[in-house]
Amino acid sequence: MPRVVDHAARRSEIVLALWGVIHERGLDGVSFRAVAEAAGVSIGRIQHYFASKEELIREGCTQMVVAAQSRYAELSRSGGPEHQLWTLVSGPVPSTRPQRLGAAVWYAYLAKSVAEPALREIIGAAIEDAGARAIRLLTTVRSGADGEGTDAVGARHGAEARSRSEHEALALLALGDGLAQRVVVGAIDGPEALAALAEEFTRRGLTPGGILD
Amino acid sequence: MPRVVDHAARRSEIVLALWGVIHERGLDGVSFRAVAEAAGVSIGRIQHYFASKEELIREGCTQMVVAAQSRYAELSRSGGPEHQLWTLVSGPVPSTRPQRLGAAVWYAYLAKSVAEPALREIIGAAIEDAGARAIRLLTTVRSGADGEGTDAVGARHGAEARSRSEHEALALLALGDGLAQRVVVGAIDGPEALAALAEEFTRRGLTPGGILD
DNA sequence: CCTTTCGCAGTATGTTCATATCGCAATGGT
DNA sequence: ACCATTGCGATATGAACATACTGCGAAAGG
Repeated sequence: MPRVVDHAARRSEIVLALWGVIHERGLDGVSFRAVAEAAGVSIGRIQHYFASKEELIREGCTQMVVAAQSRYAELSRSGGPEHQLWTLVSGPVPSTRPQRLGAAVWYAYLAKSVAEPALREIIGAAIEDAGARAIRLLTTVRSGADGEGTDAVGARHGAEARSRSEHEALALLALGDGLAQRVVVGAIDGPEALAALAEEFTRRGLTPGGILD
Repeated sequence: MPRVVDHAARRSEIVLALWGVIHERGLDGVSFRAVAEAAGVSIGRIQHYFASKEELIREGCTQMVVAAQSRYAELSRSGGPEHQLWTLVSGPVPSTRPQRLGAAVWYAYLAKSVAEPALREIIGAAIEDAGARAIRLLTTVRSGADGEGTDAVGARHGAEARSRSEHEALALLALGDGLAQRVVVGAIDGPEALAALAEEFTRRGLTPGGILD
């Protein structure tokens, strides 16, 4: 058998170059030529690994979701539900340069997803996943904080609490996204956004995590 | 002099068609051909009114900002600062179909602004303007609510209050943006977003406005 | 050493696009 | 009635692009 290369690694290299192109030229502005140049390889190689431009862009989107989820998994590994919630909500807020790049690329995908069902599906699933996770974490935190019983009254109370948790989770996630957006646009910087988020956590009786790099 | 037409009106017609194209095909996908088709006019006409594709897209962005600001001005005309604040913060959240279109287009511009300084300037100014307005309104509301004096202690207290108002305004605006984003992506619908926003207003001791169409 | 098979660079092809240009039509002043 | 000026449809031009295709070099087993 002939020459063996790590297929997945090569694809990741190319996707990385793709993100660079998206960041500095927008999702339009992506072409095989541009990506090949950014990656420092030939156009032929890009074509060899991705059958079409669409597939390349789609793969870039799923890898972005995967990267975000692994990052969350790693950062939230050690820590209680409160810390995990902070990690989840503050995740979108970029505080380093590569994170800013990632966030900007993410917004490009988000905007495109309106017109592109394939992207909408990927992104919609990711958002739904984060939402469900946040609700679960918040419910745990809230029920753990109260000394709630498990009798009938407590159960009714629990249903109410679940609904409140849903609203609260939505508000927290939306706040994180909104702040992230402002960082990407340059209206505020990362630390400011994280400070605002931390303040909001505190105001809700939650413990914000530290500012991670 | 020859044939007289309303220049501005023609430009607006074309920009409207541009928005339609952006909405259903993304900012890439915009071409003179596509816009001409959407507007039901010839390519030549588009060229006659816009020297380049870039200029067309840029004009589309400024008109979007102008439209949002006029809408705010009109909706907030009758009402105190609290009502104006609600109008400002809930403005980005789309609750009708044309508003959803507008919001989607706005996100396309937002994403592109990362790579396009011309757009970044327009959008940055709009965001800054909204931010300043929100801070002003919130400061007014907060100082009006307390029965604060104007002595030295009151003044120091006022500086603190200003800083708190800044943080609070940021949080409210970011929340509005984050909720709007989720509506655009389809994770929640307009009423849900407005309800979440209203709940947040209430939680902060502010009066949310009604759900406007 | 030789052959087979994959990795991938380079080039060809047809399409789409932005933009420049031409020319006709409409119009209002003279 | 005529003409200068503007609106704008239509077409030409050349660049950029996605994609298909060709072929060579490099390995890995026989």
